[in-house]
Order: sequence, then C-alpha cells, then structure tokens
Amino acid sequence: METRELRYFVAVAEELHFGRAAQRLGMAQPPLSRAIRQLERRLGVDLLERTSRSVALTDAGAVLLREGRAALDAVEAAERRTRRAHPGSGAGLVLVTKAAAATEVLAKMLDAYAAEPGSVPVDVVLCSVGEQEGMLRDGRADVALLHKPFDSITGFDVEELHSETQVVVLPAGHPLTTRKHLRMADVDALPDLPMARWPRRDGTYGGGPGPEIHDQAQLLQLISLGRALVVLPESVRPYLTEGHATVPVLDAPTVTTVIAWPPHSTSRALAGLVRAATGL
Amino acid sequence: METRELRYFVAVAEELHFGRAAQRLGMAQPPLSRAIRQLERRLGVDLLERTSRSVALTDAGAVLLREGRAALDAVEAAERRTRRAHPGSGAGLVLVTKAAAATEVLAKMLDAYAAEPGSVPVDVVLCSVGEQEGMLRDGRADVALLHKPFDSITGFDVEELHSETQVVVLPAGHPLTTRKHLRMADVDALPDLPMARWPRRDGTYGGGPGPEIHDQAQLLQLISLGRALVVLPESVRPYLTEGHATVPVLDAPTVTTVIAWPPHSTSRALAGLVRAATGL
DNA sequence: CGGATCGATATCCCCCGGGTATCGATCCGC
DNA sequence: GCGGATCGATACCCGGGGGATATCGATCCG
Repeated sequence: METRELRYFVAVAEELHFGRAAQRLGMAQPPLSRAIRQLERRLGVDLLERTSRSVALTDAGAVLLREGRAALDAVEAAERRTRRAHPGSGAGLVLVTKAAAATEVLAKMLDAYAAEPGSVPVDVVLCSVGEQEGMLRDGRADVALLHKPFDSITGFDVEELHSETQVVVLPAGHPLTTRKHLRMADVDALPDLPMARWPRRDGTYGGGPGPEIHDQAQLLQLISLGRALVVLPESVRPYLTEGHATVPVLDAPTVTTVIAWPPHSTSRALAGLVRAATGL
Repeated sequence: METRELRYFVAVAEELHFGRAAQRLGMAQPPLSRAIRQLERRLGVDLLERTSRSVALTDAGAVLLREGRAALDAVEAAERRTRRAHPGSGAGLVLVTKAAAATEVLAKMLDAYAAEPGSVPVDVVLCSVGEQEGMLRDGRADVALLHKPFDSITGFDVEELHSETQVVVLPAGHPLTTRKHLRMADVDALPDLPMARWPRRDGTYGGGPGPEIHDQAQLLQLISLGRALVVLPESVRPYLTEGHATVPVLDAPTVTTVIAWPPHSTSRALAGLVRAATGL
C-alpha cells in the first residue's frame, strides 16, 4: 500500500464525499474514485458503501481509517525527523509542552542538559492542551512534558519528573479563602462561582455553567473579577496576583509531570535530555 | 514520502550495498540508485555517504532508517488489519504468545471471552521469544501476552494479569535440591551446572559456558540429564518430569504476565477480550 | 417531471518508474 | 604498475499508471 493511496482513502473517509475529498487533495474527482476502487480491489476488501447519494464506511473501512491515520503519522514523523537531522538545520531536539506548565522543572532540565558535554540545541514549543500527543506522533516534536492524569500517555515511553497537589484558585476575599483546606465537593457546585471550562481537543466546549476559557491569562483575570474559579496544580502560584487566593483541595488528583517520547527513539541527544531531566 | 521510497531506502540502508539491495527488492540497480538520489533531493538531506567502493549511513540516514522501519511497520499493520477485518475472513482477533507460557491464564481468558455475548473468534499464535512485539507492531497480531521484565512493553498499552515468583529447575538429586530456597548468587556460578542460554532476537547467542537452547522441551531434557539449569517462573512446574526438581529463588525478579495491544486500537472485540482477561 | 447533486465510466495524455548499456573510480592480484 | 573485477552513476528508452476532461446514470427535491 502506498502513502498516496492511504492519504486518498483517509480524505474520503473523513469527508464521506468524493467531491470534497478531491478538492481537499487538490485533484479531480474521477481519478480519486478510481484510486479508491483500485485500493479496494488490491486489498480484496470493501472499504466504503456507496450509493449515488451517500458514502459510508464499512467495518473494514473504519479499521483502515484508524490504522491508516497512525501509519500516515509515522511516515510524516520519519520525514520531519530526517529533515531535522540535516546538519546545519538548527535545532537538534524539539520539546513541546503546554504554556505556563511545569516551567520550574523545564528550566532546570534545560539548564542541566545544556551544561552536559555534547548536548544539542533544544527548541521549546508551546501548544494548547491535548495537542502534544499528536505532535509527538507525527514528528513535529521529539519529546514532551505531559501531565498525568490530564494528558494521555498511551503509546509513549515516560519518566516521572515531579508530583504536586492541586489548589483551588479563588478571588481574594471570597468566604472559602478562610478555610485551611477544601474538598472537590465544596468547590464543585458553588452557585455564585462556577468552575471554568476548558476547550476540548476539537475546540468545542462541553455543557456547563462556567465561562469558556481560552488561555490562562484570561482565566486568571476572570477569577480576580469574581466570575469563576478553577482547580490547578499548586505550581500555578507564581502566576497569581493579589486578586487571587488559593486553598488546597485534599481529594483532587495528584498531578504528575512526566517527560514522554516515542518508544522507538534511540537518539543520543534524547537519551541525554531524559537523563538530565530525571537526574534533577 | 511514498512507501515505495521508504522500502527502497531501508533495503539499501540495511545492505549498505546498492546491488544486493536491488536484488533483494527484485529490481535493477540503476533505478534504485536514482530513487535514493531523488529521495535525498526531495528531502534536502544526504542520507548515504557513497564512494565508488562503499556505502555508509549519515546521521540523518540513521534517523530515517529507524523512523522508516517504524513507519513501514505501521503501514503494513494497516494493510493486514484491514484485510483481516474483511467479513468472512475467519479470525476476528489474533493473539500471540510464547509457547508454553501462561497457559493457565490464557485458557481461562479465552473461555471467559468466548462466553461473552458478541465475542469474535480468536486465533492463538505461538512464536519464539522476543518476536511478539514485532508481530503487534506490523499487524500480524492484535494483542499479545507478554512477560515483564523479559519482554519489552514500550509503546504498548498493557494490563497486568498475573504475577509469580521464579524457581530454579535442577536435575533431581542435585545437592542444592535439599535447600528450602536459594539466591541468584547460589545458582549463577555453579561450575558443574551452567545456566542455559536462550537465543537473542537475531538468532545468535551471547558468550557463556551454558548450552545453547532452542526450545523448552530440549531445555528440560538437558536439565534432567544433568547438563544445565535454568531459572523460570513457577508456573513451569506442570511441564516438569520426575527427572527435575525445583527450588524457589528469593531474589529473582517477579514475572508478571500482561496483556498488551497497540495503543491506538479501539476495536470493540479487543476491548471485550481485555475486559474478559482483567476480570478473571 | 425536470433540474441538481454525486459517484462511475470512457478516453486521452504525459510523466515517472522500470529496464539495458555503459562509464568512471577504486581495489586487488600478478 | 597494469588489467580485470567490483560497484555506483549516467544516458537513454519504453510502457503503465496516475492525472485531467467530458459525460453518463442514479437519486433526491421542489
């Protein structure tokens, strides 16, 4: 099976429409139809149920969509990492993490690694929540800082770096700020102060009373205005202003910062970075 | 990058010889040379250092060899699993495990799953040590029983099923059989009774005094003949004869049987099998 | 019932991936 | 040191396949 065939199939399977898929691929519809037919004939499997008015995935088609996406990610990763390995292409490693997360650990880690003999330059890329895994998988990044239990670490090798408890961030002067500690039940359903809602991976928001949040700065401002609250790892404290107060939440899950990388990576540079990180 | 180009490059990178690589690929040498040149030009990266007498990998070439193998495995997996998803192609799931390992757990697991409503047929494939990971990665299998800490589980999702201690298998009547328990130091360097050596993944054997073993039956016979000893999980006991004796080894690592599957798998059948296995 | 939508078919073209012949450079044996 | 052998690169040719355009046939809708 050729990469091109996979790209074609994934496009059609995602659009469920030959015309739109062809447009997305920058080609005409007839050769796309023919290519998919050829793919089905070569595999000996029906991938799509077509009527003259609709296209639907068969079970086998669903399998190929899932597996094909993973395969295309792997091919893309091979290409990107090879390009990046070109002598004189700048960065040796690309590390990806969420904005304003684990900055302490990150800074120490980068310093420790840079001090090692034979270390290579490390590009730090910040991205939005839930995007790191994809970047590791398709080679835009080589290594990531993730946060259990929020980020999925399935399919990666990981080393734990740092664990911390969570605190609720409240507007200064809120009645609950006098408490020594709280439980999730205390903060879950405050009618006057709803919990902020983060976007999901696809950019949409689930239902709920809280305001929809786009970034941390916006969130912290909303809190100091008395419009929301949020439960965050305690390392958020350096980012807070006098408008905020924090109270430990006893039964919120412990957040663990981990360093994660694709399991087949064996590069010397990556091994050095991981060693520097775990040796802190 | 096309699958064909990747296959060509991997062949050349493995052979380090255009002629042999072309032969392996079933084609002539000139188009292969040209294809590799085109690949280098498109990527903008030198992959191979050629003289008229030798071929060597550049750093970038080494990256592409590693990443490209993973990508080819993923493409192959997509193709195989799609073919297997064809209605009427027999097995719904392929489970791979080592011969004579964890048979107890396996049997119970298969029974429990088969009893579930909506279960699909499961093909059980036995293979030699260290080959399971490759079969999971390139789609020859969907799920595997692996044994920590012997098998590498990097890159897979796993659930632990069963843990057991290890025992040393000795010829009946050997002086050490009178002991209640032993330590690795006791069995490591018995001059009269060397530890058997298993083949490595590539089929070769490391150095050492012990006999080279090909399968478990051969091993057990060698032990009863007084020519070798071996440390194995205690569940090996049902396979032993009156020519063998076992003594627990206190400081041998605990062996854990795990069920493992590729992390992006989301099939209903696989989920059911994992649930049946962990629910035992 | 007629137009619109959408995938399939028919047909053409040309590029690219494959083959053969050969060259140029390096190594080796005598 | 020279001639043959080895091995990758180059030159050139050919055929198939992947792309485009024109059109058809089926279905849905007003």
